[in-house]
Amino acid sequence: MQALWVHTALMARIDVSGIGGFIREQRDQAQMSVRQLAKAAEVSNPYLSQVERGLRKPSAEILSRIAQGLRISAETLYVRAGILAQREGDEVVTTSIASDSTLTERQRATLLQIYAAFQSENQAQVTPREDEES
Amino acid sequence: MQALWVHTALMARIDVSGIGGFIREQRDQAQMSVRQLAKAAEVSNPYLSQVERGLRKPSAEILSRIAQGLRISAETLYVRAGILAQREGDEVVTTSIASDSTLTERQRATLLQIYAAFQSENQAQVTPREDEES
DNA sequence: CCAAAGTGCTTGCATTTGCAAACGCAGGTG
DNA sequence: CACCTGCGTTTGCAAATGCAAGCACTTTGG
Repeated sequence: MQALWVHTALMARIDVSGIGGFIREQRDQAQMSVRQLAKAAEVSNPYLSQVERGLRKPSAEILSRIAQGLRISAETLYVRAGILAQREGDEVVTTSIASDSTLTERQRATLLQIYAAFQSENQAQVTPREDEES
Repeated sequence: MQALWVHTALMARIDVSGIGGFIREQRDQAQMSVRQLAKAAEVSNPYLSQVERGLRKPSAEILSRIAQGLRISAETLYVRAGILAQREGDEVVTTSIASDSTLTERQRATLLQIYAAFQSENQAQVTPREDEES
């Protein structure tokens, strides 16, 4: 059985097996053993093993530790776990700019304006693919 | 029992009482009772009460449900909980721009350039206005 | 040939989460 | 007065997290 979404009235449910597979994937890719990652993440190796196979539903703290051990952002892992919603790319940019306290109000507005301009500019072209033009 | 911030070699530790106070703050501001928020978040009201007073350390799932009930972003709550590291404002902006696939390479560079210009512009004036609740 | 060290996994167990069922207290309403 | 409805909280208790200890297997190598 695959990554089952329990899907009650609520939409925030942790995708247990999905996150496990993703972690194992990342660990394999990094050529680490279970024990190695466990040590780096400061989690016990049996527990990490169980998490990877979807037998356990790790807490937020454990998840962030594993993320650190894997050197990936906790947000990435949380999105995979279904804990954080996957935000659209533009949403990330606009909210991050909007909440950047190091900018003045004018600067924020300017940046957002430019960004919006770029967005609509690209909207005009059909954008058949997200190709990397040189 | 207090707001202990364990701070081992790892930096990711959950600030129990801090998150509780923040939740209660948000709930009061929204003029909701414990039971109302509990129902909206699909969490039991006694448990929510305990979380707010820092007696319990809610899991990631519960936290995201509460965030939904409060209509605030889960990320905000997670940052408050110390689960997600508070990224520096500029870091968020630059990385989000850099990874925005809806932009062309030129547009990305332009935005980052403008942003950097703003940053150094503000660097001149000293403004360490870091207001924390005191 | 068999110790030593590596891999991942299973098994018990202390600790914790999270909830249902209460409790004590206010404020209306009949 | 009793009766209800809502508030936040306390109290057990089932269920889950997360770990230490140990298992079975493979590889190294003296």
